[in-house]
Amino acid sequence: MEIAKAYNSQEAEESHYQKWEAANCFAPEINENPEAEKYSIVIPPPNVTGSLHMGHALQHTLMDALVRRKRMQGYKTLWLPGTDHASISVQRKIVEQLRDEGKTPQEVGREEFLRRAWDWKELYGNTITEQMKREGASVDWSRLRFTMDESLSRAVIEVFCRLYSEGSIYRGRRIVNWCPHDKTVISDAEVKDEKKKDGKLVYLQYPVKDSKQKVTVATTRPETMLGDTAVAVNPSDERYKDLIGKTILLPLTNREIPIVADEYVDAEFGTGAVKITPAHDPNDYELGVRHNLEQLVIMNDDATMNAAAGADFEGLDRYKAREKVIERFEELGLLEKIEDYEVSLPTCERCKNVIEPLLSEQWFCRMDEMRDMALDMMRERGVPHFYPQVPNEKVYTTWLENLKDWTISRQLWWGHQIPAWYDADGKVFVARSFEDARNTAGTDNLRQDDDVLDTWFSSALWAFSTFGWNGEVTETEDLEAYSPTDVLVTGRDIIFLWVSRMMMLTKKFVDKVAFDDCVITGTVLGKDGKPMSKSRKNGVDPLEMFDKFGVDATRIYLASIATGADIRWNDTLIETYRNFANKIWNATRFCLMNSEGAEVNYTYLDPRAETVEIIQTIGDELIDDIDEEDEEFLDKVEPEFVKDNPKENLSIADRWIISRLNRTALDVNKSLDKYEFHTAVSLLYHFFWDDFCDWYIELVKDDITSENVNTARDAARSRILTIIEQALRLLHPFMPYLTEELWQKLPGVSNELHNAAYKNAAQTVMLADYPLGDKNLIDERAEAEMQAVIELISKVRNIRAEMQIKPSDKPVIHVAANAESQQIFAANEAQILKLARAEALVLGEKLDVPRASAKAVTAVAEIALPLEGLIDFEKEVARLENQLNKLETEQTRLKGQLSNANFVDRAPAEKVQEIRDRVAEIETQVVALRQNLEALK
RNA sequence: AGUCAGUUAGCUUAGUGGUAGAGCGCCACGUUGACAUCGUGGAGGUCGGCGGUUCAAAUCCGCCACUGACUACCA
Repeated sequence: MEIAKAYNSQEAEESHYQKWEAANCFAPEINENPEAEKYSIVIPPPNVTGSLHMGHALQHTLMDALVRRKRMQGYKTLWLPGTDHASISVQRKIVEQLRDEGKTPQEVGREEFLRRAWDWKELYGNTITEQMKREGASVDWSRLRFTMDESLSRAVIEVFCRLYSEGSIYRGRRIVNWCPHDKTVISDAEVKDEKKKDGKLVYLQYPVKDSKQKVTVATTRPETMLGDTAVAVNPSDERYKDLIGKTILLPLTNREIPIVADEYVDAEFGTGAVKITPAHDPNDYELGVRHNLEQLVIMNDDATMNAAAGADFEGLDRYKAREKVIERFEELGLLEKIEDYEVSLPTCERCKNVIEPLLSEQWFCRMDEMRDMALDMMRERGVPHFYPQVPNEKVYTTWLENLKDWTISRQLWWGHQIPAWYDADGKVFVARSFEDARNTAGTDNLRQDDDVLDTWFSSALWAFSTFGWNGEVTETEDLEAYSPTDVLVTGRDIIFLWVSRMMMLTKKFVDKVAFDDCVITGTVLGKDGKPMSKSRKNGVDPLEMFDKFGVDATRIYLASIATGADIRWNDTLIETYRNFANKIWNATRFCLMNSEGAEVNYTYLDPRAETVEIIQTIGDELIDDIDEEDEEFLDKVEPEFVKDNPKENLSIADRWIISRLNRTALDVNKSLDKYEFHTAVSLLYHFFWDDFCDWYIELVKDDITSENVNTARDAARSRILTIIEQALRLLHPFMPYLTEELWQKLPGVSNELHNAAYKNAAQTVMLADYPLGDKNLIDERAEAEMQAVIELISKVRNIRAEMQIKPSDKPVIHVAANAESQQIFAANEAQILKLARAEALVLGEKLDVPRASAKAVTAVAEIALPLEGLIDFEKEVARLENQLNKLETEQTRLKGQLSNANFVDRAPAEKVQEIRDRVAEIETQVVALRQNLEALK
């Protein structure tokens, strides 16, 4: 078989995805087991305006790894894909498009605008979903959803109407975060504070009526004084006690406003007197309501001043108005001073413009009942269980505890239009359709509310609307089968916007938890340690990484950094995993080059398999997958070989690698169950590279490449192929393309290796049974014995390197050890000689070597290499002294511990014994090293 | 301002009470029929500082310093 010398990721990525999709491997229906447990995940729907960024790549990798493993384990697995309509982002795209044509939305009208939006969505809205195919995401495309699909839209209207009819949704005039650029309200969560150092605090003097007194107020937004309707002071502030109840002559206007007292005012701050602008500041609004103050709106929706600001200011932009107010106060001699002041300005997360608090009419949703439901679920059942729990659970509950009503209306056209109609008198009729509204109103003369709902309103229903719930239909097979979903994987930034709302609305409308677990990933930061962003130009494009390093390398790298903490992007690390992919490729290539007469066969990995009869009765899990009745399969198991393969015929290396394989499988599963992706990756990396490649392949190389055709050679070949086959399955959730590419090349693979739930499916590693690991196959003794061999070889290599022995020079290795250890070394003589590049191995109770020998000690043996003419005595002395020093330092510390009565009394007995054993071990080594040093002097 | 997180080898980082790990980089040697996207060996850490708890602290507690995130406020 000809196999390329290096792994070409592009080639492997080209065909497999299509094959999987064509074979319907992603849909849960491929599972033939009617009893199978379900496993489901809904994707956090990416915006239709978006394109794949590293955060998606990270989250998709984790979801895919989870889903692929569960699928391989025989779960009826669904990962549901979809996209979000992203009101404001799409709106902006269309506005730009119109602007390029010299038009405005108002000119073309709502209908044309929406037509363009849908066209845009059809054309560009699948960018991310297409990119997900490149990622290898095993989502069920037959269940692709969009938040504005007909059924999902109906669910939105239904939920709105039900909440309205129970009084949870209401209209109200409130201060909201107004974006003057996008001309819509935005939620608190979409407002980002931006610190500005060059802010100014302006001190304005307000004359008191019928008095020479003036009151000084400080403000960062002087233009809002045009909308002031009071000045407030703290009731206990002695400075202003006399002024409470008096009247201010508000400069630049002809208005007279009262001086009121309110606890809200902090006497320590500024002048202790505060100008109150109820229509343009949330706190002032609250205060205004308490004191029954007039709410004077002085700005238009584009943040220019309106008529109420006065003729001098009308039409001016807010910043121009600010300058002008300051100028006028100066002219009037009422400008006391201007101080530099660091302010943090609320800005629109999306367009970065400074938002303006504005009094306006909006729709709101009361959250108290749903909030309590969510808090109860957390308190009583601990759902959702956050990973990592700290600090996410607290962030979630604290936010819920302080939750305010949700402003759900947006002044946009693209989205779910609010199902409310007004008659000529402005009376509102909320209904599921125009017809319903007309019937209730008794008139055709109705106008639907212009606004649409916050995009997060529809995403809040995602965990059940995607399964077909739309109010009209409330019980569907999918809802029954896949809800609640098992886990949500998402970023920290949307715990408030999405996670919490999904929990609340799912509980309220289908009386279920939305998901049991919630994995919150860290943020992938740029190389500079800052979040990736276009403006910083520190972004890393996943697609470029796919091209450069391969999808699999990128995926396993992302999984390896998924610790829950924010992590910096690191090119050299992803290179490490590209190299890892190549290592897997070449290890498999080597085995395939020596695979004649061999094939993948489970029995080679079970030392208990002594006869065909035994195969039938043991390892139920193993055989179950293949079908016990399958005579053909049993015929394939060559009886002669099996008889040749009892436990005593397995080498230490074989028992060791089987033990390591099973231990790795057990630990990988354990880690993934806890969403510890990085641990799973690290286990797989070290098993494959260190244990399998560096040691096992080297140890059995001669057996496998032997020119002698015999059953022993074929057994060794089959065994190593089977180990690779198991490793490929274990790696598949992280590296789907590479593992499929290689797995298909292995002799002996077929859909008989599939999990029992996929017997009839076309053969693919993605349906192979995921190894769970068998703890009965963990062989502590083999691991300890192998450790002794590895240590011996390493010590010899160490001597060779430090003494600079040429690779062509082959010394004799003398080893002194007890009988048991000698036996182990004898059994591995050939491998030791090969890997240590030695001539011969001389075993004995005691060393008998010339003075010109280099020496070393291991836990169980003394080693000497006679190096007549090659040894540098000074170097050897230094080397031994170095070793001796290290051991003595440790010994001193441990002895100190043992001489501490408190330690011996209070520490667990086994710990004390452990240290005693270690001290004894060191003592032997120290004695040996000292003798060796003496001999050299 | 409050809350929380982080501070470990030159760099990026694992490690929630019992001898400090990894990858890259560095130094030396190497092409022994999978792999130079490789192999072998080596150097390099008082685990931010100071106290405390404990037989035992990178790990638990307190204080401090620095970094970051979030929440609130910012007249």
